[in-house]
Amino acid sequence: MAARNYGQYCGVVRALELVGERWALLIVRDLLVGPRRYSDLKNGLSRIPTNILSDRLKELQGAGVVRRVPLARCGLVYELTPYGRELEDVILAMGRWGFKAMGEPRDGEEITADSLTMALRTAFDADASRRLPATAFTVHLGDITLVVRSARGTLDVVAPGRGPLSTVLPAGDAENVEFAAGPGLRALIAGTIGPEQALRDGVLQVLDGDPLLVERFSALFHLEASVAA
Amino acid sequence: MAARNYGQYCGVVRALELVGERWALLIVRDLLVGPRRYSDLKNGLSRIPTNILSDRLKELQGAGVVRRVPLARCGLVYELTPYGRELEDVILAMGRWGFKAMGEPRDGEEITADSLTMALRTAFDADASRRLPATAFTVHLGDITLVVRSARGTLDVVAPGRGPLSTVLPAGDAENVEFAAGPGLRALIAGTIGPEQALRDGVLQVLDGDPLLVERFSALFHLEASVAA
DNA sequence: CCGGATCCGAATCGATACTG
DNA sequence: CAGTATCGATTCGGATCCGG
Repeated sequence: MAARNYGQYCGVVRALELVGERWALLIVRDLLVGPRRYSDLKNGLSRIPTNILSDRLKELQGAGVVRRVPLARCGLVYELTPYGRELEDVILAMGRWGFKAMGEPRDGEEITADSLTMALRTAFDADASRRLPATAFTVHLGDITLVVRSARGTLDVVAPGRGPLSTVLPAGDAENVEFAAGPGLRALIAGTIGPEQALRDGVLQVLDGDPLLVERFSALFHLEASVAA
Repeated sequence: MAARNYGQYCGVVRALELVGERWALLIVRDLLVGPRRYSDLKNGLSRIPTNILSDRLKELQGAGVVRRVPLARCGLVYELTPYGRELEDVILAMGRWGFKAMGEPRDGEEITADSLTMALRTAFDADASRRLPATAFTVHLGDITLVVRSARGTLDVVAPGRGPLSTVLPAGDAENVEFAAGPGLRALIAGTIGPEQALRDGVLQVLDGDPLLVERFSALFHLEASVAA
């Protein structure tokens, strides 16, 4: 438990001392989606060694970023403190910046439910959501499924099996569509390909609902992709 | 030159792979102020070992974040690429977040010209600047001096001895004030103390110009300080 | 002085095994 | 499920050295 110092009296330095060590911000990324148990975190970050996960959770608690909460019935979860939740701006900024350098998935790289959830939050266009009718998208990507709902400027993403089941049921007043995608979904969000081409190339397959709603998806979620290096 | 992988196809992960290693974001912080030579960086980050600085600069070049530019006369500087400059959002978000946890300076912690410059950029209120008359503040803090100019919503901070000398001369149409401060300047920016109390307590001493302009300083620069842990 | 490269001990990380 | 314990592999830090 080092808390390695940089020796400067500066906000950026203090931030790096608190959450700058390896894996720390990825734990925060996952906890921004919701409280998680130790094993959820371990699964969501498949390459993290268990001793490191354990160390980081302790350090983050010491930093006032994470809280350990015993569950009513059994077990316990980790959740962000209010101060920890304020890291959302940092995570979103990093996600937006890193998105531009993502390229194609490299060997062995996986996509997790929590990372995709945060990516969608980053890409969400609240103004577009206000202009468009409420819509629920059921997205399948590999073996993960997310229910993504946009309504009047708000976004809400749930992984079935998590959170109150009621929130998973499609709202009666929203239009629904269900589709399967692959990592090529990034190209759609980046605008490298349009919705009709995504359907044509099989980047995205509609399983249920109106295929035209894919266009709405691409209007709601977009991020710049160009790297002007 | 590791480029350690986290094994996920995610924007946050890619960002951490590119700029997540120790010292990397602090090099970026300093380069956001302007191009710097190797020895400037070494001085601005007094605790960085030279081999690490050297490694990071190579990695950041490989990542397309930093460029090595030979100087016309002699020597060379490192500067951010356009993509590297886009890290400003990340640095500002981290600075804002870390500011709240700064507390009092700890033993041996120093303040550098570049870190203070970025802190002022983070705290700058462009709206307030538009409402107020143009003003130039000459700030002394320890052995560093900055000339800080606010005019019509824009901020510009220069360390005398750096950059074109013309930009250091006070603009004729701006009101001028010169003051000396200590680390307690943070309390003024945080709003923990007001301008008149800062003067009374000696947190800040006016050397030249109208002491009332200190009030304008505190209107132009403020950051939240509370940590709701 | 500038711009590093090299060497070495100390600290951290990663992989695996194991435990209450 | 929620972690410890151990140990080899990496990385970091500090000091020194070197060519222009």
